[in-house]
Amino acid sequence: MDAFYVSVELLRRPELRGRPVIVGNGAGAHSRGVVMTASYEAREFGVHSALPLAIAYRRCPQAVLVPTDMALYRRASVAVMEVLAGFSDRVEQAGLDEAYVDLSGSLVPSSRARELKGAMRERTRLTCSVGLAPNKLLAKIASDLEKPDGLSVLRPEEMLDAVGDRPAGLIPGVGPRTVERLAKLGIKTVAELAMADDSSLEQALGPNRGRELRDRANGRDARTLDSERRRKSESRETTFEQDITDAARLAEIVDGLARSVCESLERHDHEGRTVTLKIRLRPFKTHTRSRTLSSPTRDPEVVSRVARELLERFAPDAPVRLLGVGLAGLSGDEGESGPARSAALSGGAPAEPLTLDMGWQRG
DNA sequence: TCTGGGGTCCTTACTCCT
DNA sequence: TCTGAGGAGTAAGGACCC
Repeated sequence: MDAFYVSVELLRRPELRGRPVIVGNGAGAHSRGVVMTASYEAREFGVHSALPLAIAYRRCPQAVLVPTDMALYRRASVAVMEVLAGFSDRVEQAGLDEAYVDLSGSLVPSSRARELKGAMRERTRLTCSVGLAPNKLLAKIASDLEKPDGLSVLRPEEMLDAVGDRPAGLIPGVGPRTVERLAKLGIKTVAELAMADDSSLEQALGPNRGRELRDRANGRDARTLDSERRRKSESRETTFEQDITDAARLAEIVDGLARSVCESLERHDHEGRTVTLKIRLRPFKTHTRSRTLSSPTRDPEVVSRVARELLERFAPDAPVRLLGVGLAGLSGDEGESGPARSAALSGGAPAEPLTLDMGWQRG
């Protein structure tokens, strides 16, 4: 979906259309929040997702900041996924606003893709960008080639012509760290990665990763579409406006996070076996501590007790910036699948019923 | 320039067991 | 009884994605 959170907000605040709009949580130039999504108008000022709000303010002081409303975006996401489900039995959701759709059953997939874009616009009043290709990797790259509201077809043999001279970081899975390591080998572009030799890649990235990324740079991707994905963990975390040192206060916060996770597990009929405590210390060093229980649970008292013990054992030696509590090794709810579980996948409350005229507009 | 929240997957190290 | 190999499970951190 194109600038998803912003586009959803614009449906209920059309007066903001055409203006630089930022969705994010925070207030003032000293906020600790980041940009969740920026409108295309705001992107022209160098404002993009994950940019600290303090910097976004400086780059684009005239931008309108809209507070995040995840419940609304989850409902919109359900509507989006329902549209996709009408086009294929095999849909793999990849986040709130992204999915892979298997159109291999269509006689003319490009026509089908155009129909899909039309249906999306008609039923959700939102636009999407579609990449059409024989594998997930190429489809993803293609979908980013023309944005917003684009439709791109990418064949494996066209890959290097299309993006060979672009930075290697364009390949999904090549993040900032990998870009750095590749640069030390003199590899900066997709084409250079595609032609890199085994030994240097192996040295820089390890035996498996190097070869995998070179395959990707050549458009090769053997991953299959998985329409039965199940959630494997669930967590809650919070960054404090000001760092906290008071142990009693931290323990209270752990209780609240544990309760929130367990309430959600209860709603989705899940239980987890491994309790994880996440701690971020000043200035920005993150640690995790975990314990696996003998049997799964969603009892907030049990989760809270274990998380508190992990916190005591860790004994932070610097002010705490963030605390998180999670459960992994989820079990239960085995029959759940399809669009109805999209809210669960995206970590939210159960979806409210929707109407085709987008009743989710006004919460 | 200052870095959210919610996830997944991978690697490495260690322990336990066969 | 001791030793080593190898697999499974656990723990912690890192990288990446939306």
